[in-house]
Amino acid sequence: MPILKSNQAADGERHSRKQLRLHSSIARDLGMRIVSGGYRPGHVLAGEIEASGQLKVSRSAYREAVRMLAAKGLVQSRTRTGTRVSAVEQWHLLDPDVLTWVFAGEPELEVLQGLFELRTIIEPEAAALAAARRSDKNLQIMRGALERMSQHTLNVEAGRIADKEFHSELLRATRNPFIISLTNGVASAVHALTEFKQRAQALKRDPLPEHWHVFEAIAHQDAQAARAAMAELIQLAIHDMPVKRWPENWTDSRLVRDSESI
Amino acid sequence: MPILKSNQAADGERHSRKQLRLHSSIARDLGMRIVSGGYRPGHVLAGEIEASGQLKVSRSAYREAVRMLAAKGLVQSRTRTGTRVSAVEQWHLLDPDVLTWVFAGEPELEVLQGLFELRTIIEPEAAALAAARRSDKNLQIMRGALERMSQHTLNVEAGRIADKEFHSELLRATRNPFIISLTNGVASAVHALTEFKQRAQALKRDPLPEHWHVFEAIAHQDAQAARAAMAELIQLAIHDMPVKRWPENWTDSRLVRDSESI
DNA sequence: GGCCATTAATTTCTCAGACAAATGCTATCT
DNA sequence: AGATAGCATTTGTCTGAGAAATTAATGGCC
Repeated sequence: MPILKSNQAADGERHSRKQLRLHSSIARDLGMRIVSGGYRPGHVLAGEIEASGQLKVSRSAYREAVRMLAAKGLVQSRTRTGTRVSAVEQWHLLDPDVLTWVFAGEPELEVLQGLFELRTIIEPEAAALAAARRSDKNLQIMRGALERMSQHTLNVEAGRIADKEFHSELLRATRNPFIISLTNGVASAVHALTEFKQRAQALKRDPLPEHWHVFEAIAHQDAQAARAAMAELIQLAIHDMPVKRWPENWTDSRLVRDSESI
Repeated sequence: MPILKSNQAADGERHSRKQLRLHSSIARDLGMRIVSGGYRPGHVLAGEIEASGQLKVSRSAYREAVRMLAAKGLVQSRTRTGTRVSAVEQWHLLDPDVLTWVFAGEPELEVLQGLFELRTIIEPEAAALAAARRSDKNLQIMRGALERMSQHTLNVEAGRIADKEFHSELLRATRNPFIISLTNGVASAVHALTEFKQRAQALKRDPLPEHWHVFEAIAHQDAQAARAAMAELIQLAIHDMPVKRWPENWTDSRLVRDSESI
């Protein structure tokens, strides 16, 4: 039996798009399997020997993958017990990779709602902070992103990247490290989401005017206007999602927000 | 020369409190060194051979530690270039471990401000959502936590844990997976912070009344009252921090919030 | 002299196999 | 029946050797 290690030929489907390292691609595969419900919380993964054997990789590569997933709160390893999938509450859902994996497939309605709810809470306030603290450089980058966005439109990858850049730079302008840290994660999610939206149906409406409203308010350092414009932008994004009916308690949360402008 | 691997005796200070695995304690040490500014962004770590040699651990243990840090966005590894500390914007600051490491030392004023700003944005809205969606079980757990909190007070570890449980259960009651995911991280940070506060000076004031106000509002499903009570609670927490002077733009952010109640 | 291809060197990456440590389980003894 | 000691299983750690990737250097060619 020859010891030929024809990795390239043997695995048919691994690391589909980017040239990830072996451990990263294993982590990605396992991670997606977990967040998509393939491996439920509480499920015990196959032992290191068996699992690495099935994947035809070394134990070390597999172990490094598991260690990455553990660092993201998806699994937990113990001697003798094995490696088991953690409860959902333990998952680091705001981790950029996890978020990407969650929105790589068809995201569930509840999850979709949860993300928009978070954005509804954070991004208007972030826009207000950005209006108060933005530098001219922030403004310049945001303008450039919007201009490229209007050139390409959201139907093209380049346009979606420009959209992502706009939101990233906006959050960066808040000068709050924690809010900035949300950037990467939420940005990837929104990016994947826009792709999903586009996949389901061509965009109904051009979201550019609202983006410019936000930009103008931040340019004029008008915090209140920036908050209102961003809230409007997100509401429209929610409305444009190809979703038939939002859950019943969704309207509650909007009611909650509306009541604050009394 | 005997090959005795007297790990226990050799390393004087590693895994100080909990019995972490070797790779986890290495990750913790390196991670704390990074977030505390010992290794600046852009700094290239020593090669695997040298680094593992200095720490007197195997390459695999060291590699697994680095892989964990990479999963948290703190470092990035490339062949030939080596492993280098990522830019701060890449750090997953909301990762529970990272947050713990950040607040393990004396946190910088800006970071402190950033965390409170995030809490000011999220937790009042979370309280409002919790008021709308809480179950009786949520309520029961929160009441229990508050009762234990009043028994022990925040000067004792048990009291701080109860405080953490209260906030965790509150966020859990929002039924929003992403907000819940923030729980673990922010909770650890607040926990470490309360310790820090307590270390610097005995608590000025008993924060229990505000906690009960929040609880009552949520119990009565009064979203608006819950939001207001939680905002008040956080403002008082900020005020009780042993900080001489908050940065100049901090008042701006409060001004921003005040303007919304017009 | 400048540009391009080729080679070399360095660092992480992957593999293999062995032993150590931790811990749940079981059988045995009281 | 309960405690205790041994056993088995799983992850954890160590060692050493190549493989792959990527930057730097080198030399040939125009």
